[in-house]
Amino acid sequence: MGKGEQTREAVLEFASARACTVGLEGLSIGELARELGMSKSGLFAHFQSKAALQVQVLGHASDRFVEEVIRPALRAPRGEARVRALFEMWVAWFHRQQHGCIFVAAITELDDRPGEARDALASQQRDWLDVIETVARTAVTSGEFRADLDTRQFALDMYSIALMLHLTVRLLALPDAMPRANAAFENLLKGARA
Amino acid sequence: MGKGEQTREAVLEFASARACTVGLEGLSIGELARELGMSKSGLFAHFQSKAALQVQVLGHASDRFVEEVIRPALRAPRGEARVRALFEMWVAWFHRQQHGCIFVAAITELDDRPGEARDALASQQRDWLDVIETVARTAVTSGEFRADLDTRQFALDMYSIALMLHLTVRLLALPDAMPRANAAFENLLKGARA
DNA sequence: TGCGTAAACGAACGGTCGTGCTATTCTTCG
DNA sequence: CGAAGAATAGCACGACCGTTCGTTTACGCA
Repeated sequence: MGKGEQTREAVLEFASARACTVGLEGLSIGELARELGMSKSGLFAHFQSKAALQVQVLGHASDRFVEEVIRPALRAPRGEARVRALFEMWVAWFHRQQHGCIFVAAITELDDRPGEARDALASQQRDWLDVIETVARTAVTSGEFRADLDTRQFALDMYSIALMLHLTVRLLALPDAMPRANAAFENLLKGARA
Repeated sequence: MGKGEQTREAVLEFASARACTVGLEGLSIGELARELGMSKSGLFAHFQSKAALQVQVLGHASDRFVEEVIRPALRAPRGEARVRALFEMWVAWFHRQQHGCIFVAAITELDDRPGEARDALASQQRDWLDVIETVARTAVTSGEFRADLDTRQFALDMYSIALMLHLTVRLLALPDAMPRANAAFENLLKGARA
């Protein structure tokens, strides 16, 4: 990895963390440069526009997400165990983020702003729902989940829990946020079992 | 209502709609003034800072929400009917908003930005959850819901459905978003019944 | 070691931002 | 109708925005 690629990665790493707080639109090239100890123009040269930076931030975060959530979860045995791993890996990822999940933050920021960034996010979110659904299906074929389970609905329900966890932990700071999320998840599993 | 109060209301009305797209931070006094056909300083004089404007936008939206969602729902008969009315009124409110629900949008924007706006939002969200919980309790005392129902969990689960609806409709534009939300809600009710 | 290129820099651009002032216009009420 | 006061306009400010340009530094390879 050349020098350029290296700093580009560092910028994306920092920017994706920063975006959790200030949003993708709230990212400022000048501030990023200041925080990273480089010049505005030097940083800007790696991307050709702020819009491109935003798209690449989402792409970078997406790669991370696959690496840290999806891939580890897929190593769990097929069936309910893998569904559970997916949920737990997401929760672990969520708690590892100092300032919340960038995707959850971006959902409401971009849902009304057409553009490449929005398209990238929507695609990522569709993929995520597909992964949940596919993993749920392994539990159906393994016989642990009902044969007539609506796996699409299951994926949406499971993701709902993650969204609620985000709200209860980050904005409301409810002390029982995590137990509540776990209870909802266990209830979801109960309803899905054969 | 004097002239001042009148234009202040008009500004808040427009700004709260605009905030759904660009966020509370994305609101610009200059742009608001331009769109409303008045001068920047004239508009600014009604609020004494942008932060105050943001807080008042949330307050304005909060009043609207009480008027258009909570109050009508409370007119439904106690019990499951009222729970259902609450959900339906929220869905109707959501669909009436051209650019999404400002509260859902603000959740992820403000959850990492301490300040009066964040406090106001958190308070509004706590109230909303309390309303759901209280209404669910009327269904418990009426005997329609299980006596041992965890109404707090019910409130969180019900709100989760709203959050998911926001995602599926606004970002993903899933054609079956509404049926999915309804299915989740009916399932929630089924699990709550005596 | 030296050369070619990639990477970072510094300065500047036109704009827009939020926020003060002061002056002017409009409302309201005696 | 006319005066007091509220509401709005006009203008200026310093700061920061994304972006461009020409220059300088640093790296990678012959």
